[in-house]
Amino acid sequence: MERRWTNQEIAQIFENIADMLEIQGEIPYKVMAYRRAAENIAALGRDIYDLWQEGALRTIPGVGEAIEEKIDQLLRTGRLELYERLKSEIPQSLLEMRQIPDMGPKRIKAVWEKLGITTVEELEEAARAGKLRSLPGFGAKLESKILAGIEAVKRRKIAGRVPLGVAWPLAHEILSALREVPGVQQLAAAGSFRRMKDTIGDLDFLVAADNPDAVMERFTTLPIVETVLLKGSTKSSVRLRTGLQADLRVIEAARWGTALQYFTGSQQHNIQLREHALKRGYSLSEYALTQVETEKEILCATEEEVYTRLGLAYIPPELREGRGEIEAALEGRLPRLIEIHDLQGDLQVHSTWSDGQASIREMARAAKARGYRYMLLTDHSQSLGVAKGLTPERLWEQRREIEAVNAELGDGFRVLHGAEVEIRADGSLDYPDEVLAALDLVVASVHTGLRQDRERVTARFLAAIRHPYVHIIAHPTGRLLGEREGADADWEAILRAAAETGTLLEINANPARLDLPDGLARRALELGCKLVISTDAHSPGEFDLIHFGVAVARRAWATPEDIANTWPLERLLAWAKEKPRRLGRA
DNA sequence: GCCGTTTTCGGCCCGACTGTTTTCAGTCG
Repeated sequence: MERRWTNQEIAQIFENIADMLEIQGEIPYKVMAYRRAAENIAALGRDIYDLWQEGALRTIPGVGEAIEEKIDQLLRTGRLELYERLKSEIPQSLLEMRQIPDMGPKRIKAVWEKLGITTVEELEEAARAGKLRSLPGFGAKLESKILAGIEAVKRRKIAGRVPLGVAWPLAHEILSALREVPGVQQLAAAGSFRRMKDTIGDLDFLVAADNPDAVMERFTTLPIVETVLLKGSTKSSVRLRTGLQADLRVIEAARWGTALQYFTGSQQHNIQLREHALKRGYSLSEYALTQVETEKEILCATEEEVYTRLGLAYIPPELREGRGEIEAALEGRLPRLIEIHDLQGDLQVHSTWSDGQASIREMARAAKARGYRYMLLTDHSQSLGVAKGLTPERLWEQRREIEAVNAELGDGFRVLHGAEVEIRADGSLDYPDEVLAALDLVVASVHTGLRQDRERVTARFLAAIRHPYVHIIAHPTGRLLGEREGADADWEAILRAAAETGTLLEINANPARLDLPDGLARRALELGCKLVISTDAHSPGEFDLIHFGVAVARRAWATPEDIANTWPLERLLAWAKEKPRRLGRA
């Protein structure tokens, strides 16, 4: 084996192959096939090497005989002939042009073949010199749009995907502004935002109104809008000052259901749903369900009606990723997804004893006010100096304060004494066993050395998981969205060990983390793991972040039973006490 | 290139907007 590829790298290779085939004018369906395979490999909850060794590559949707052979070749030899050939035929600098709005494969091919342009710089030069307009289909207006697009890319005014937590306040600002427009009947943010994907490519808004023009006018003149990309009577697009693109569609209220369904996506889900509709004799668009034979339109005012008419159970937005949800809805085996009110407590909470901003009392009152029955206090252990980690002596002092707060808050709510304990570089823990044994629940996490090699990182996690007094592994991959990749580790082995030992894996709800990622969380559930959803709150306001974590769990198809902090306190503590015995068996 | 309660071959979701065009191609989602 030449080297080890990540799923992301392999997905990128197939994405590049799709781009290059497209520039060569290959048939769109073949290009689409490579894109679909790339997308599914990127979203896979499993290491592609494991599937390869099991001979199970074909279980990835969109991977058939030909693409399986190519993955095999790449993993076996470290090279892919098709990829090497395409790279020798097509200048790689052409692929960078895809970032420029309005520059698709046909236009890239045209400037390359007819003008010999291979780089963005040459394209800019030609546009300035007015040479592009000589090409068929190009004109002066397009030329200046391309120039503006190059400028925007250069000044990094075009954002890539942004974390959900960054998109959140922007979306709500726009929703509030549109809500004020007279005549607006219904209003929603759709797209990947509504599906609560961890990162958002653009914002999609849908409005039902009788006066589209007034809505469009308001949308395109919002103060946070930088450029109006297009403006029509039913559809407008703008680029926000942050670089994020936002689209708005206006429709009549009677068609709200089909429209909201369509604009929520995902594209894969929509394609599959439309194929399913055709099998049942309907053509589905954002405007209506149309009976193919009679061409009779059936308007759906709600999404529920769309799914019902197609013989399906209602599919919640978080599941609409084209990953088996339509079959499950057809067979009536969609999970009863966890909801925020199922939760009985928060299992990672900090106070001023370490790096939190509020006292134990303030945090506990806020947790109780939310309707929780318990809260696990998890200040940092001693070695995490930057976070004022506690020595065992300080930990025992802290216990007295916890007891006082518990006495004060009375029955029906309990602060549990825990800690967020460092998993050190050698896999050992930052408190001796007798300290850990005296805590109600122990949360363990890695904050340093995430870049260690795969074997060492994996061994650290396995050591913590097999420790008799570790109950929860916090923010397992350590990723920070848009800033830092998660640790490279053998997740399949880690998830299996967690399942065997009953060690709970955290979904950290902080929108900068969302860790476990949804793909890994879903795999964890398939392997029989139990999870928890925690905010990692450092102030009372941060308890509100819990809904982001619930969304990740829903995207992982989690039911309340799968999430240990929906359980009554007695059951949770009993589960933890069982661990040494489970280790004996494992 | 993928895929199968009409198929192992012949299909493959559906539409808006713009610019360059006199009916449509390209891009985007």
